Amino acid sequence: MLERAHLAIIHEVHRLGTLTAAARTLNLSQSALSHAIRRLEQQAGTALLYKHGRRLRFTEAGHYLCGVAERLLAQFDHAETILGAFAAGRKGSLRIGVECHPCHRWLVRVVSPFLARWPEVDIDIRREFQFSGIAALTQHDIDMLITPDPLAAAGLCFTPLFGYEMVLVISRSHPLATQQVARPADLAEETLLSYPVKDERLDILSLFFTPARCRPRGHKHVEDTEILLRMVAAGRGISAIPDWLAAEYLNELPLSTLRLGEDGLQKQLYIGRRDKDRPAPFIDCFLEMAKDTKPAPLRAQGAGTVPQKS
Amino acid sequence: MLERAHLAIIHEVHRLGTLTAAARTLNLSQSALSHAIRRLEQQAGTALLYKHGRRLRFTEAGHYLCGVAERLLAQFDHAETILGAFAAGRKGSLRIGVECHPCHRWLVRVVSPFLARWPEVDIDIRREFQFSGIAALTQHDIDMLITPDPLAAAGLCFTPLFGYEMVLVISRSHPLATQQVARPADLAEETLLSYPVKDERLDILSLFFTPARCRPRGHKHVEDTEILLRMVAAGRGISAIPDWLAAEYLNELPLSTLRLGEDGLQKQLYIGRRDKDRPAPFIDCFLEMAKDTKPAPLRAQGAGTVPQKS
DNA sequence: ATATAATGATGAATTCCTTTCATAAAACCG
DNA sequence: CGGTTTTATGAAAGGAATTCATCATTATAT
Repeated sequence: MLERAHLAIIHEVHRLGTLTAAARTLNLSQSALSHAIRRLEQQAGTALLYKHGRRLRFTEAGHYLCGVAERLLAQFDHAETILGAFAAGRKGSLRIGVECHPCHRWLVRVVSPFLARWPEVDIDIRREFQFSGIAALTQHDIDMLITPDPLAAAGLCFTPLFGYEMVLVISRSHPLATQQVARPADLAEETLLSYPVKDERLDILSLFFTPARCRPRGHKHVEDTEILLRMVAAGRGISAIPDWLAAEYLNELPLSTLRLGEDGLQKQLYIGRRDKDRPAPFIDCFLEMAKDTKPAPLRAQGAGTVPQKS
Repeated sequence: MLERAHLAIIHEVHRLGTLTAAARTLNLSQSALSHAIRRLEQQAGTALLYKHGRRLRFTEAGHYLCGVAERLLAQFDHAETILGAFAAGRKGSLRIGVECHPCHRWLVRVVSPFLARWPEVDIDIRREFQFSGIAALTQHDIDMLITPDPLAAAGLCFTPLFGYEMVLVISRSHPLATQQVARPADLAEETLLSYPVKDERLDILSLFFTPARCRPRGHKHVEDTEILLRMVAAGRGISAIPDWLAAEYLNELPLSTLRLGEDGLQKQLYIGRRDKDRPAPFIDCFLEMAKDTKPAPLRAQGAGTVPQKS
């Protein structure tokens, strides 16, 4: 029987390279590991490690098991953490995945009151996913996913949070700043500044430029919203952000916003979760609080403001 | 430490409802389960089950662990299945190095049926090597090497696949097209088109031109066989390719083939592997299938065809 | 080359954890 | 209220994992 202890051994040997080192970190003797691996190999009927010089190398089966170990050990660790939280009287933990870079400011407005309301619930926010946010959700790596792209998947359900519009932000001194609407051809010579995500996940590319069969001349990635918008204000490029996020900066920075195409680039933010999850009250509560927390409304800005949606 | 055994117990108790029943399916005594759960609860610091009447019910933490168990046990089972496939030799990966550019068409004829026969074996074909194919093989970067130059090396063994002849291909309108045999001096003014490999690995240079102390006037590299032969057909140069490869194109393109020297440039293709490799059945099978897959035979072409070997 | 250090493998002995056994306690059912 | 079913528990037994001591191999330094 493959046991957690086996996985731990395999994992440490892989990480440290030698039995001896792995034995140290596991508080076991080198001999114990050697015997344990030998036993496991006999049970599995296949070699996992073989000597190469005086070190060990993994066979294919060993490498496979190594991958298994990495995944399963993480899940064991997490399970023990949660169990510890139960023991400490906390109700649990909520791991929230966010697939929407600029949502951070909105999210903190939900999280703060939630933490006050549920002092015994821990919150962890994750932005990076091995594969995708949806996969992370189905695999129990996260408990909730906030995303504008609610890909239907078995066992998941998505609840709409609020609609918003992606708007173009340009420097107020940009020639286009007097216009209300931007068209792809107008921007062919511009440099696009975006968050560092794959092109296909950038709505301004997939829904605005690509259908018009053109692209901006340049494309640079910027991690931080504040810096991104300062670069836009300085005329170093253009960007597309949610209207409510633009609204927060229109007073501070010399920016203008334009609609993307006649109808604007309308989006909707969703929150997804596994539908057969044990109904933890704080999860429902978080959902309610999220639904009730609309982003800061747009304020009228005079010329160059975001066209209000109905 | 939360172990797989704990998860199995939790899972069975949840499934069957009673300790006694779970103990039966797990081939343990009821007492063992009771003790095990007690220990786990002590370590976790929280109750997992509580008595309700004379049955057991799960606490919140217990329910959580139940979910964990369901997911992790499935993953353990799957891992053991895969490990079993490794043990039975059904599962693995075969990294094949190819040191023979035009072999690609032949190789796909071997690989396709192999993949059908061994659905759990992954195949990777590599053409570029840091140092050499032989080195890649000894260093475990690849598992098999297909090469016309079986350099003897410790720990490697080579099996002959099939013999072939390197023939000169020229445009059918070339002055030499009426001849049967080409000599180095005849080609001194030509431009040689070859795959982009080092000169010393080009047989037409090392075995045909160099011994005669002459060289073609020009030498250009072309990656793709089809393009290379179209350039030859257009009179842009000459090239040397295996007879069986030439045969495939003689109908399509206005090409003629000539023997390289009186005896022709005879070659042999080999497949090499590490001789002390753990004997995976699919490796032997690949070898057999490779041996049984001869290249497409030459068809008679009238004047200008390849001289048939005995 | 030779010595030395580092590393893994192995068999026997031991330790520690798990399991069983025997029994008690509690709960349901007629 | 017995009879039955189920879990809990302490002590004893059993067995699997660990250690110890040692050897074999390989890399590194002298």
